[in-house]
This record gives sequence, structure tokens and C-alpha cells, in this order.
Amino acid sequence: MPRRRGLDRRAVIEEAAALADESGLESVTFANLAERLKIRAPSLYNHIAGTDELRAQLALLGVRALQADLARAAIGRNGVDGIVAVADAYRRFAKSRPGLYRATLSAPEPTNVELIAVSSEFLAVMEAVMLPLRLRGNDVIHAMRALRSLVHGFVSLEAVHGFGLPQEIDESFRFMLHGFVRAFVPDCVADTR
Amino acid sequence: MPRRRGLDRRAVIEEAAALADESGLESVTFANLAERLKIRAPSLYNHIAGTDELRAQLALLGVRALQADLARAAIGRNGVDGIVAVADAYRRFAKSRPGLYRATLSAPEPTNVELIAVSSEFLAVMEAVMLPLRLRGNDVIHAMRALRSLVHGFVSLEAVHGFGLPQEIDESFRFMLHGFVRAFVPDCVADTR
DNA sequence: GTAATAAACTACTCTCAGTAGTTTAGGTCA
DNA sequence: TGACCTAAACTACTGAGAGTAGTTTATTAC
Repeated sequence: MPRRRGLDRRAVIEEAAALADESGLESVTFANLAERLKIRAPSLYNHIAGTDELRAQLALLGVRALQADLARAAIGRNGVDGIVAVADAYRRFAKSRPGLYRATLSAPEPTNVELIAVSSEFLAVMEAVMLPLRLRGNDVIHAMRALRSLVHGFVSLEAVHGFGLPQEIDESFRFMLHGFVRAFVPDCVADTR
Repeated sequence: MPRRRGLDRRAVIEEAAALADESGLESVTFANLAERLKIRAPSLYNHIAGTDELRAQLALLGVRALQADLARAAIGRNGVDGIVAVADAYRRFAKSRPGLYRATLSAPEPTNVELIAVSSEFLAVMEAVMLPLRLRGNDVIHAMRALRSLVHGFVSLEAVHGFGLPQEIDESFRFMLHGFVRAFVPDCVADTR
């Protein structure tokens, strides 16, 4: 005897994100998700077309949430302060929402307009933060890629326990960021050591 | 009517690696692998205990192959040259063996002695290359983590097409490495721009 | 109050992982 | 040479997850 629940697409996706954070992205199955929502698995197809779409929506939710955190971190800050604030926010996001962060890293379909749109907002924040560095031409792009690689690489290695001793990891992150700043903001060498 | 094939554990793992590189790590299933080897899926259990062990063996094969490439790249080189050579070798490995590289990134079981052993050889190579930087105490560890984060972050973002225009990606990689060198080898600033 | 729709359901198929038990090719040794 | 042991294949199954088809019911709109 089917009963109606107050369930919609958004609620399904958010529950999937919570499940991903708690139990890992690989345990986001229709079966597990349905159980958490107290419905039967096939009923999920009323809201989401299939696992591919669920992954894509999870990626979108993740990129949006990350973008929002970074934008918030960047308010009123630029240059060295901005870079450190954004990097810290990025790492904090990846640690507090590990499943959602991993969902973020699936290759976007070239047709996924929304995802591409959010990604470009993302780049706009980075660009604004780096404006005071007075980088020229393609160097702006290169520096953004470098910062993103650095931070993403660090947090994803951290996530798979790619580093040994946990107690010095915060220190490594700070060391690394200061190195970045030193490389691209030469006049700040003294402050950042 | 069963026929014997000249198949062993090693051959199975290597075929799995080839499959991962060609079709992606997610399509390394016992069904697909058995089909490539022209045997039935359950016969694989004569060689490999299950998917978990297959993944673990793939990780080990990957880490060994990567370590060997990096060690070769580091022969006769250190300091700036060594860092660039190792980073280039790392990126080349990730691009030429994408599936095997991804297998490398699964969280190692703390009990996996062999994997831990190879990882420490890996760190020894990095340490040797960085020796001329004369880093002190924990800074050696921090710098190794930074370089690994940088390179891993870059290649994994590249793998999911996380960067836009492909034509400038090589340039970004060089820019980034030069930044790293500039940050940690101050007396080389002039050469690396 | 009735009709349309959204959202649940049951019952099925298919694919993949894994288990149990069977068969046979090939090497060893009397 | 021939008996036998073992490794490596097999068939036949179970169970879980994805997905489809068609059914039922609660709610909303008229």
C-alpha cells in the first residue's frame, strides 16, 4: 500500500551526498540510498534517471558548495591573505565533506552546461584573489592551475592516507602554501617564512 | 572440456593493468578480465582471491612501475635537474598508464607490507634528489610532500580534464615546476624563469 | 466529488562477484 | 609405459545492485 512521502529530487541528492560523506562515494548505491530514505530502490527513478545522473548531480552539488565556501573565504581578501584563505577553505571543505568532494572530481561531460558555469565562477574567484600578483598574460592561468594542483593534490593524497605521520600534516600544508606564495609573490618572502 | 592455458597470477595482474589503461579502472571486472584471457570468470579465482586482492595487486604493480621510472629518471641528477626530471617522469607515467596510475591511489591497507616497502624506496629517491637543497629537519618531509602534491594534483586534474585549453598544459606544468624550484632553491631564481 | 498526476509499489531481467563441486591436462615416479 | 596427483580449467549455482514495466494510491485541481 504505497504512501506518499515528502520527497523530491533535491532531497534525494542531498541524502546521497550525506551518504557519500558518511560511508564513501562507492557506497552510494540505489539500494543503500533507498534504504536511508525508507523507500524501495525503483521508486528513486521517479526523481533521478539513474546512477550516471546521480553522480553528475552530486558533482554539481559539490562544485557549488565548494565554490560558495571559496567565495566566502575570499571576501575582503586578496594577495597572500586571499590565497591562504582560499586554500584553507578548500582543504576544510575536502575534509568535512569527503564524499561530496570526491564526487566533484569525476570528469564533467562536455555537455554539462551548469557544471561548466559553476567552474567558471570558481576561476573568477581565484583570478580576483590573484589580481595583486600582477601576473602577465598566460601566467595568470598557469598560477591558478598551480595553486589548484597544489591544494587538490595535497588534500587528495591526505584523503587516501598518502602521507605518513598525521601530526605534521597541517605544518606541511602551511609550509607548502608559503612556498607557493614565495614563488609568485617575491616581495613577501620575509613575511612568510 | 577444460583445456590448460599457460596462465599465472602475474599474467592475470598484467592483463588487468592493460585493461585498466585501455578502458578505465572501473571496467576491470572479473567478467571483462576473464573474457580478455579467454577463460570463464570463476577460473580467475584460481589465481586471485577476489576483487579486493586484484585491486591491491594492481596498486602494488603500479607503485613498483612508477618507482622504477622515477629511480631511472633520477640517475645522475639532483637539485633542480633532478626535481624536473622526476616530475616529468611522474607525469609521463600517469599519462601513459592512466589506469595503473589510478590504481596506485587506492588507500593502502596498513598491513600491506610490500606496498609500504616500495613507498619508502620511493621516498628515498625523492630525498636523494632533494639533498642539495640543504633543507633542515622536517622541511625535507614538507618539501617532498609539496612536490608530490603538486605533481599528483596536476596530473590527476589533467586526467579528469580539469583544465580548459589543452595546448597550454605543458607550459603550465613547466611554469609550476619552476615556481617550486624558485620557492625552495633561492639561488637558482635567475635560471628558472 | 471526480479526474489527472505524482510518487510510491511489486515483479521482473541482466550483469557482476563469489562459492561449490566437477573434470581434465600434464608432470612425476614406480 | 601407465597410474596417480595436482593445477587449472569448467558448470551450475546464489546473492546484490541497476534498471524496466506495469500497477496502485494519495493529493491536488477543477
